[in-house]
Amino acid sequence: MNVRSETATAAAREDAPVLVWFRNDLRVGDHPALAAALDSGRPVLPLYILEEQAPGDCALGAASLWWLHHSLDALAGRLADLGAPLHLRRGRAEDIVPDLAERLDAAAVFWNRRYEPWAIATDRDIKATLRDRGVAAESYNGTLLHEPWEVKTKQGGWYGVFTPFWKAECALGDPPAPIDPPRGIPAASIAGLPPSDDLADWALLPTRPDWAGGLRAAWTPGEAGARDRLSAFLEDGVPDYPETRNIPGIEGTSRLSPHLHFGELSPRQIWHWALERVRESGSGKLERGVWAFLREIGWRDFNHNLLFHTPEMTHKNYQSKFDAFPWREDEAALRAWQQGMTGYPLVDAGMRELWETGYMHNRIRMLVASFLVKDLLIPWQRGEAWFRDTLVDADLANNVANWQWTAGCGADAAPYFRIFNPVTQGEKFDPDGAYVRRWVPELADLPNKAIHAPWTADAQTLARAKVELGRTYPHPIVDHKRARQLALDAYQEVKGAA
DNA sequence: TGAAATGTTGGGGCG
DNA sequence: ACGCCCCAACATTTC
Repeated sequence: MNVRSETATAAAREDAPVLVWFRNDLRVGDHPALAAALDSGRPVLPLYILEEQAPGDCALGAASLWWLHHSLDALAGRLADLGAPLHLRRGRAEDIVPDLAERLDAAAVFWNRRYEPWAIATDRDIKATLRDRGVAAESYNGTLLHEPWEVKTKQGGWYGVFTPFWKAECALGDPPAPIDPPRGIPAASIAGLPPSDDLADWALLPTRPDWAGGLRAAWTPGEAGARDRLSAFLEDGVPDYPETRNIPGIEGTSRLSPHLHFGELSPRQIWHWALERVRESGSGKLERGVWAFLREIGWRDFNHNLLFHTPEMTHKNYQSKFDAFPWREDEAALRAWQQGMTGYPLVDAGMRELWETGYMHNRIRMLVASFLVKDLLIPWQRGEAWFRDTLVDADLANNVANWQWTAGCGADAAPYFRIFNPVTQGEKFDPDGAYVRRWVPELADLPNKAIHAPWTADAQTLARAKVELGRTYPHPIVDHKRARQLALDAYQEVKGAA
């Protein structure tokens, strides 16, 4: 942690500053890079770079940009209160970070690690450049419970199956306790720097039209909003989580995913605060809920572990036998899926929730993914790209791993023949149709019996609910029973392949 | 963290 | 009383 003892070449000046480069860790609590900078006793310049990436490099979607704006706004306010305003720059990090370090005559640059393949390459280059120039460069774990290289098999390899991964990760013991937020940050002088960008000039928010109303209603980006959400969930949601997490019509999940993606909250904070809650309550039911929840945080680590060890899985099937699968190109069907106009109410409800709020309930994510890949036979990459563009919690590792999981081609994946039935899922998990009625209002007056399969209702029932199939709501774009059989037939073509 | 097809069991109606 | 059939309910297998 002590810069001067670690780096003989660090700037001689006692007051040479440390640059803390914020990325997907937009918080001040439990921020190892910031804490290390404070430990050095040097002044600090907090930096965020809106990075320009090469085409195809997984650019942020519009919903994520909306979130980023508000999260940066919140972080900037917090840092200003602590005494060290956030410096904003736009461009190539490979240029900006070494340039700023030089202009500041910085002793060091600290950051928390990220795991997207392009980001690992960028960070490695920057670290090498800085060290060549005699500037200390250190990276920390602010994003995962444990690093992908820390959870190893007995043979020293890495896990491709979740359950042994999770057992091994738990056997490592508690991750380090979260670091308290600082009480103040000594600011570096920015006399020699070009001025910080103005967040508003980045134009991350939608204007004509302003489609973000649903997002504003659903979310409070930023560290404070994240903590409130976690507190509320640990207080009220967690005991019933194992049951209610499956019911999309009620708020049974934590809804922490976007906060976690942007690092407004660390998984280590979640781990320790959740277990603290277990200890103070002494309730076995609550403990059961907490572990069901922490297991999901474990899936997040597992997905990052997979991506770290197989970076090509962002675009290629993890199981290469699926390379021979006879996918279809069907732009009309893809569009119907994206717009929530497939004629299957539960699928359409999910796609419309996504479009309006930048979020979708997890069970419905599995359903709509199964529908795209298996009922429509459209490649999972098309669905992954849509989710990445529309989700506020879009996270490369989780998105890619979960799409491959559903498609059956992933690591420890659902078997391909596990095909969700949109009607049965509705009857099981949305029995009163609350979720469908909320997001597909044109079906709201249908009775429960018909809400998940309007095409089975008689003419009188449809008329009374003011539903006219093909006009107010589409006919199903495929017949599920037939589509299921076609998917199973297609699967036979790759089943035996190595 | 599936669904459908197929198999098994047991109660009740009935001759 | 008995055997037979039907079928719902549940279990197992298959995709």
